[in-house]
Amino acid sequence: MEPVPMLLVMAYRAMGDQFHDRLRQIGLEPLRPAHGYVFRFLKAKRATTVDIGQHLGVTKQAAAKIVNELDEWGYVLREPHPTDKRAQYVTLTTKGRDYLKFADNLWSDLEGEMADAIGKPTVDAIKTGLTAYLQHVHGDDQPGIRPVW
Amino acid sequence: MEPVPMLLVMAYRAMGDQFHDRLRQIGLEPLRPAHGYVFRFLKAKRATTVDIGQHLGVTKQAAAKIVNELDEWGYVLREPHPTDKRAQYVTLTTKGRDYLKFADNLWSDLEGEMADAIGKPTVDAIKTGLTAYLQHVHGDDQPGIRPVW
DNA sequence: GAATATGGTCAACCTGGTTGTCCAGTGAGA
DNA sequence: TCTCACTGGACAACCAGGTTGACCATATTC
Repeated sequence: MEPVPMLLVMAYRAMGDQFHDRLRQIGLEPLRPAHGYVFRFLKAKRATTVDIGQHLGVTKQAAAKIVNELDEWGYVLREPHPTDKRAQYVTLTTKGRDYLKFADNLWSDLEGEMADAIGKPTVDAIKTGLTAYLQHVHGDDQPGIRPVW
Repeated sequence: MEPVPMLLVMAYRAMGDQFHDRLRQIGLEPLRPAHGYVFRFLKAKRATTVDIGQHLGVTKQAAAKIVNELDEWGYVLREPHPTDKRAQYVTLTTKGRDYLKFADNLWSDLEGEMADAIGKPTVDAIKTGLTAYLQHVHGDDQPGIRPVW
């Protein structure tokens, strides 16, 4: 049998491909995983571009490019920081929140199909198992989310 | 809880980071995951650069660059194809096979540590579950191994 | 034997990141 | 309160790992 990380990345890729295919069918901008992670992050907390870069595991300059794209496409906007005149909060627009809602539904559909294929208990075991492993390795600080190739 | 693909990619990254750290400690060339996949592929079957590109999910030109690196570093060599004068088989050198052996040991160490952390039955469930899922999605043709970001 | 397809290579280019630099604003300590 | 180290954001140059396109020599198909 394949080594574990190989299985992980192949399954990630398989799910991601299906997700992307269905997104494309409804004709959205060419959003990449990184964009999705930004949405998810912004929903959870107020954040600046620097925060986003840290979360994605890239430099603030790279994060700025991504934020610019999302801005052009109307998914986020920047508003002044209430106390720090240098900083700007990046916030989701309605379009951004709608996307996120749609994506969440899609993910849970795909997870449902996975459960149909291999059984819900197995899916649950995978989720709790990997969560526990990440907790074991990273403790409470955030694990890397950017795959390396 | 995080969506499944997020867990998959975080766990992939976590294991990969540990693998890479330990590799670096013993001072090997900057081998990336793609190189490892090539070794694994070459062990399984005789292959040309074109075959490798197909396996990795990249163009033959990109595959050629990778093969060139591995050649310079002494992990592979090219030998003439017995019947097709255009083609060359890429084959592992002793150094390549040694690396692969070392890497396999390291992976199984890491998998053992994972089992210590979350229990061997859980690890087994993850492996068989993901394998079954991939079988479900891809049937018998090879799933993509290159993560998208 | 001619037309088409394929392995390998060279070259130009694209994209998503990096490093380096700078400025304006922040905030802690003397 | 002044000074000085630090930080958010932007601009520019560069890099790495891919892509597309073209080409040649050999294979294959008819």
